[in-house]
Amino acid sequence: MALPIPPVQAIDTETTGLAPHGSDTMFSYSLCDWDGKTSVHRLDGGPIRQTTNHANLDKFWSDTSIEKTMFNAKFDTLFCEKKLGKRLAEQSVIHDSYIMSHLLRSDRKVHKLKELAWELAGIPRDDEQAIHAYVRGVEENFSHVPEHLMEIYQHRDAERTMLMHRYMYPQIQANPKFLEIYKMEMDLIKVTMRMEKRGMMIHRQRTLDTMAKLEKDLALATQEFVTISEKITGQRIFPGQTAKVSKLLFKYLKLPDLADGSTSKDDVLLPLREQHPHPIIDLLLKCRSWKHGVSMLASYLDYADDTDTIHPSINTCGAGSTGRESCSKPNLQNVEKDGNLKNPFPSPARLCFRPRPDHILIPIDYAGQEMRWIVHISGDKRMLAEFNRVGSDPHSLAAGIFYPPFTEEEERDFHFVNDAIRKGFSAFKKGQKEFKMLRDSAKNTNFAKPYGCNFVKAGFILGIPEPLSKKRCAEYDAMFPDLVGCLRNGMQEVRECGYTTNDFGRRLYINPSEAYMWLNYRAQSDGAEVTKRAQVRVHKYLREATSEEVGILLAIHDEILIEYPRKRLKDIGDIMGNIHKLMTTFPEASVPMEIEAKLCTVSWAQKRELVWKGVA
DNA sequence: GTGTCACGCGCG
DNA sequence: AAAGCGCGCGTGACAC
Repeated sequence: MALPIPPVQAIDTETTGLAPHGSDTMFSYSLCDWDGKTSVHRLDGGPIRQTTNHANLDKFWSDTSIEKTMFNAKFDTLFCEKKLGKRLAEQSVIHDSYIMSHLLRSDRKVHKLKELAWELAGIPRDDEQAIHAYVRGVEENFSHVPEHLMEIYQHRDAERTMLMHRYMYPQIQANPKFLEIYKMEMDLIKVTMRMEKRGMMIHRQRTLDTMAKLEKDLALATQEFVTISEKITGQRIFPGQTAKVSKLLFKYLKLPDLADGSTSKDDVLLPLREQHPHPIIDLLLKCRSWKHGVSMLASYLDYADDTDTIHPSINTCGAGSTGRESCSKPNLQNVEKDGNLKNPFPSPARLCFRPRPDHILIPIDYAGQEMRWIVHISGDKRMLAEFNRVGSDPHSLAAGIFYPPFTEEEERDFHFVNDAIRKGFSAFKKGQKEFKMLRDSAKNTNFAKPYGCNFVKAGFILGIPEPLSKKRCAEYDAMFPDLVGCLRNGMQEVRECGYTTNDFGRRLYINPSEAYMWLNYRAQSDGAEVTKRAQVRVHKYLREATSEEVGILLAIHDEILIEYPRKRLKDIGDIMGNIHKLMTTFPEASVPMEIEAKLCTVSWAQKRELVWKGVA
């Protein structure tokens, strides 16, 4: 008896390049049905064939009884949409074995179709060699490769795509949690396609002006650096020559070598700058930062289209190990902020990004995501209670424990400790600089403790002597036993089964020799899960409520950036109220989620608080 | 010239 | 500055 054939077909597209939002187009596609029957269709080379195959492609996508499976579905779907000139994703059931591969084995190093098909089904990997040889020879894209060469490879790629679907999808279906996450991921892909298309606008003139200023300052600083280095060593050393710079600092100038010859900013240059100020250190910091700034700004301009809009490539499973997203070409998740205390000579790149004309930007970020998830994961009763208290402040709570007023005995033994610490945290009110200082140290320790730091390091963070730190840590440990103890249990789990499962059912493989990474992976992945769901929910809502006049531009791990037309500003209270609800409703979490919204009218860098009706 | 590596650094 | 981790990308150094 024949089994019913699932209505799934695989499609693989061939394109002139990798930029679906740019000038690249699709010139051919191949299909494979459930049984492995493949076909190749050219969309170039003569009007008759072109018209026929265009119509066939349209028919393929219009038939909603067929589910479409792809490998990296966002890529193929975007090119099909571009070719057919209409939206396809929203009204189709699409599958993606690239996503499945990530969900099933997050520890896999490569998730490439050819590699997977070789590893899982023994399909040889040699079919692309002839094409690559050809492309290299004439320096052209695949559309110029002779058709007979392309065909062999296209048949096989369509077949691989179907094989991967047939191999992996049952494994996804077998686990209800996997299936739920997979469906969310497929929704997210559709959302991400629209985000990429919308793109982020750069202010061209402002960028050019900023680059000109940075280049000028950079030239001066470089000149000075080379001159001084020559004076000291007799040799012209440039700031980029790390090995020579290391020699200059530690051999010639005999500055203390803090990290085995490394000249990295945070670990070496900034501490040196405080303790042994030397003009060469600041010059080096300036040269590095500004050179980096200039080249990043230049690359942003390169990526911008003729409307000054950047369409990045967002990989929804970019961080294979944690479920986080990544962004490339360019990476808009690491655009430099100004006012970063860690860089004394910044390049203010976010100033160069602007809202589209007649729009504002609304960055919405989750407050204290990582800490919330750490506390949830640990299940620590007392800390959970603090998070669930109205007006809670876990870092102040910790500050009260780490910094009680000194006893007489402590005053005698540790009289050299600074005044603020001796008086204790309770002696200060919000707004005072001592309050902030002590709370910040307690906050850092609150993070460090669950990650397993000992009392020696804690004492260093807290700025108190070791014997005192030992005592205070013991009090902290007694008060929050599960918070400091959860890492052990998690590590045990990883050593036993090689993976952990986050609070949404996603499986995270962790190398048992690196089991200590458990808590970090868990916190990152739970946070990622929330932000991903937030995007799907908010996009769906904005589509229905505003016909996509309001839309998401970007997600940055615990933050989403929204584009909002000025003409709808009168509705902002309602819309933000609904977004707030969608972004914070997560029964999976035993701690409340909170968001903070800001508002940018001029640039991404210049933010004001955004308060909407009904929220204090 | 092309590819790979380690480093450094931006964001979270 | 300080406890841990995840990404992308520009650079210089080095092998081929």
